[in-house]
Amino acid sequence: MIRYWLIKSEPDDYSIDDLQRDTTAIWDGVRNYQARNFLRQMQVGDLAFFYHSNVKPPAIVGLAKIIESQVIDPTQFDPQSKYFDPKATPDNPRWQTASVAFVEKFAEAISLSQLKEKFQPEELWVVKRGNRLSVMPVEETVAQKILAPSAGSPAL
DNA sequence: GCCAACGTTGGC
DNA sequence: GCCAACGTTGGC
Repeated sequence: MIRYWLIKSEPDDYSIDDLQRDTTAIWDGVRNYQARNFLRQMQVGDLAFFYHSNVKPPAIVGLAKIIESQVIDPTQFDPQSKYFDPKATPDNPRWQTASVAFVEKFAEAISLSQLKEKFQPEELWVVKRGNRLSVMPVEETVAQKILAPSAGSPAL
C-alpha cells in the first residue's frame, strides 16, 4: 500500500529545483526523533509532498517518490557536516532516512494559507499552529484532494 | 526581525 | 523524573 508523506525543506538549503536537477537525493540532516521515526516507516514507492518552509509563502511545491528505505544518513559520521552526531557510530547509527526521487514540480505551488482553507489541523498536520515536525504522514484522502481537486470545485 | 511553540539538555 | 534554561524552527 502506497503511503503519503510531507517532507519539509528550506529552499535556501535544498529546494524542489535542486531535487529536479539532482534527480535523486538522500533526505539527510533530519535530527528529530519523531521525524526520524516517520522516515523509518517510509517504503519504496511511497509518495512525499515537497514543502518549502521558511519562505514567503510557505507551500507544497511538488512531489517526490521514495526510492530507497532504511538509508543510513551519512552526515551523522562526518565531522565536517553540520549534522554530525558524535554519539552515532557506524556500528550503532542513530539516524536512518530514505532516498527520494523527483516526480514533479507543481505548476502552481499550494500555499500554506490555501492548505489552511481546505484542511483541518487534525487531518493535515502541517497546518497546525506551532507545528515544527519536518516529516509527517499525510492521509490518503487528504493526499488525493491535494493531487486532484475534484472537477468543478475551486482549484486549491 | 520578532517571537510563539516546542524539543533538548542538564542540574538537582 | 522533574523542570528551568536554552536553542531551534518557522510563520508572520
